[in-house]
Amino acid sequence: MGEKSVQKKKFILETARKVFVEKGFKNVTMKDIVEACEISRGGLYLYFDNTAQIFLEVLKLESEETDDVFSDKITEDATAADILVLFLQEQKEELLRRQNTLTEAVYEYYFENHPTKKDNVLKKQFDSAVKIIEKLIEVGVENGEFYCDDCTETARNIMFVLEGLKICAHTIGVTSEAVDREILHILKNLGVEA
Amino acid sequence: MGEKSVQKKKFILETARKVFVEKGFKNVTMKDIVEACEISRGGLYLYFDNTAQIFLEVLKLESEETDDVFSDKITEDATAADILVLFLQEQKEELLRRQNTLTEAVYEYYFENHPTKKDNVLKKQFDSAVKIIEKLIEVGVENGEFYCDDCTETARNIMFVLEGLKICAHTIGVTSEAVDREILHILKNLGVEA
Amino acid sequence: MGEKSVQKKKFILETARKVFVEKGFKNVTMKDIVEACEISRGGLYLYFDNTAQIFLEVLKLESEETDDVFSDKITEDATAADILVLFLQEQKEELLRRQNTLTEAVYEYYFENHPTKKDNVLKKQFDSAVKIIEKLIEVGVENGEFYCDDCTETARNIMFVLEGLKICAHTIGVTSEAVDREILHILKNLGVEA
Amino acid sequence: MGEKSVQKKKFILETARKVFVEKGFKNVTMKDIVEACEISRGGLYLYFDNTAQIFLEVLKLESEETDDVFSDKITEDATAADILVLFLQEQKEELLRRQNTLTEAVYEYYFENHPTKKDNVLKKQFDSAVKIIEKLIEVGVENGEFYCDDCTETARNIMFVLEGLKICAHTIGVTSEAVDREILHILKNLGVEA
DNA sequence: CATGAATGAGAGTTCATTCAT
DNA sequence: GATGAATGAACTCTCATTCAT
Repeated sequence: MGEKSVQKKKFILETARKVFVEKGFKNVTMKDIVEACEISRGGLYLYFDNTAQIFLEVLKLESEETDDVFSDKITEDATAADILVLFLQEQKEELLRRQNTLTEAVYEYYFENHPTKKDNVLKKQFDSAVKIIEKLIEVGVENGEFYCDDCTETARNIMFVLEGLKICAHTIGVTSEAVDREILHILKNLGVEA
Repeated sequence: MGEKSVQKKKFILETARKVFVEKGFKNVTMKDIVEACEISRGGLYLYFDNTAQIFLEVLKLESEETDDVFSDKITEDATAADILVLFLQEQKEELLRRQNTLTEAVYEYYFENHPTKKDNVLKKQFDSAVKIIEKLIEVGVENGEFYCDDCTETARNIMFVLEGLKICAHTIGVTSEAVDREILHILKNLGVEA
Repeated sequence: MGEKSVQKKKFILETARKVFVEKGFKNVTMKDIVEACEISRGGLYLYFDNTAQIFLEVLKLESEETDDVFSDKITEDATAADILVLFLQEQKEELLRRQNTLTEAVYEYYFENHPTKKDNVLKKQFDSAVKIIEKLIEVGVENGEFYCDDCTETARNIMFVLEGLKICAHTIGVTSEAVDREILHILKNLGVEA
Repeated sequence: MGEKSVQKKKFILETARKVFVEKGFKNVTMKDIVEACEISRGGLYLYFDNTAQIFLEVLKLESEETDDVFSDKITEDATAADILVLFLQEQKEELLRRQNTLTEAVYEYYFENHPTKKDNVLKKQFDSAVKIIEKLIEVGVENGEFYCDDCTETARNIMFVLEGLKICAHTIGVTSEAVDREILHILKNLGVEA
């Protein structure tokens, strides 16, 4: 595949991303993507066979790009508590945003294409987030910022809370205050005074 | 609508439930339900206009029936901790079951039919679950079984963890051990020794 | 068929008339009539087999009742010109009314169920109208009110003009003034000063 | 849309025309046209959205083509009376033809899609026909061929008679002699000896 | 590579008509 | 007679997918 094709493929993925953000996964048809990209019907099939394939590649692109964002923050000079708060604030923003998010599409996709599979991007993201939080807590404990019995379990628990908030944000609705309360709860359990 | 029609309507809802369990919400067509019920194409339209309507009625039936299950347990003679553990075990079973569950369909439905609306059944269930847990914790604190600063917040936090576990069970997968760890974490935070 | 059945049949026809007035002929379904009559689906079939049959009976009822109206006017004491003008005014009103008229339904019906047939109610009405106008003109000529070479032909011509106005009223639209002009034209040709 | 598409669109319109001629407007389904054209179900939707759209385009094509026929005749060298007679004969032929005519479909269409609207093709045709006849009469009067008080009104009256004959031809039936009688009547009123 | 016309399967929906009660 | 549930045919419309150019 030539350079030009690579460009086009990327263009399709970026455009398709917007479509998935807007309509979720199951509601998106090949036609939707064709129209959003303003390419020919047959043209799309030169690059992708179906929406699932496109979606997976969108996710891959997504994770490649967002990994960078994470590391940006972590290399900054700050206490563990600062970074954790920063991280939680970021999560809050994302889950309250609701628009411009692939969340619903991701869930829909993984409902249909059940786990166990090796290439479960979502699982990797979850696990690596747990790792990061865990590390952060460990550092915090060492610095005397946090109090924590079992850093791994606490990190995992935080992630489940965040996941719970996220799914609720997309189904029953979640207020900004509700998220704040959970963040405070998390910090309190780590022995941080508000 | 006569007695017979009521029976048939219920039969359709029960059959449709199975279809939703199996295929989620968005993937289910009127035709799927027609075929599952082994009725005629036009016959279904005598009772329902579209899958969303059917789904909502399935949910209503569901919640009517599950309400009973809850109260059964609570009227038993047991300590607060016992009941809480029972509740959490039940949740565990349900979220590990993954089959025979409307969870995915419910999520899909509420992705498309966003919150804010008054008739958000899911929200009602969430809120009432929070209430129940809160009450339980309060009783437990009075009995000296639990230690807890803010019962309401803790109850809410528990529900978010459970929601997090549930969505993860349906996307990235969750092991029985992982659920147990979270249950233990919850109990530990309430000051209960394992 | 008992007295009760006769009543019901008449009720159905009167109700169906309203439906045909509102929706024309081809757009009316058995279901429409069932719903308008608020009777059972099967019930309608006890009396009629299809919409065409109902429509024909509606027309028959119609013509029986309107015959009376005609004779009412004619028995009044008035000059031929007076009666003719009266007749033309009546026609004007009807064709401008456009609502509450079976006209479109009638046309639609006869498009589908082409002429030649003996029971062409429309033809009978046309012919009898020609007869009446002819008679009127003859009387008028005898009285010296009208001048006319060929009464039969003139009567026919008047009817064609009226038919032309009617169909135009239902397709391209016709103003009150346009109708007046035609009426004046007719009268002028009969030698009547405006 | 390429040249080929233009050809196909025209082919569809020509084929659809036959269907409308045969079945009127309301009775024609997209399926009918699909089958007549021997194209695929979806194929038709590439070009048209519904039967009303197709019908309007059929009418447009029709009027474009028939305009030419008119002018052909008028450019010939002949007296006004000759041309008028020619015109009336043409009308006679058309209205007696009954087959191969869009008349019924046109009426049905305009029953449903009532006037007032600017794009009422039928009205344009009517008005332009009135203009032509009017002009013809004026010329005839100047030449001493015709006698006429009010050319505009007479032209309009002629058109209403023709419309009346046309609708009668499609409902109660009209004989060739009947049409001849009306033509003679028209000419006589213009002072032309048969 | 790219296009977009074409196909045909399949979902939604509406009704005429029947029939057990 | 009367009801209305049930059936199945018929239509509309949308897309995934192919293929000649």
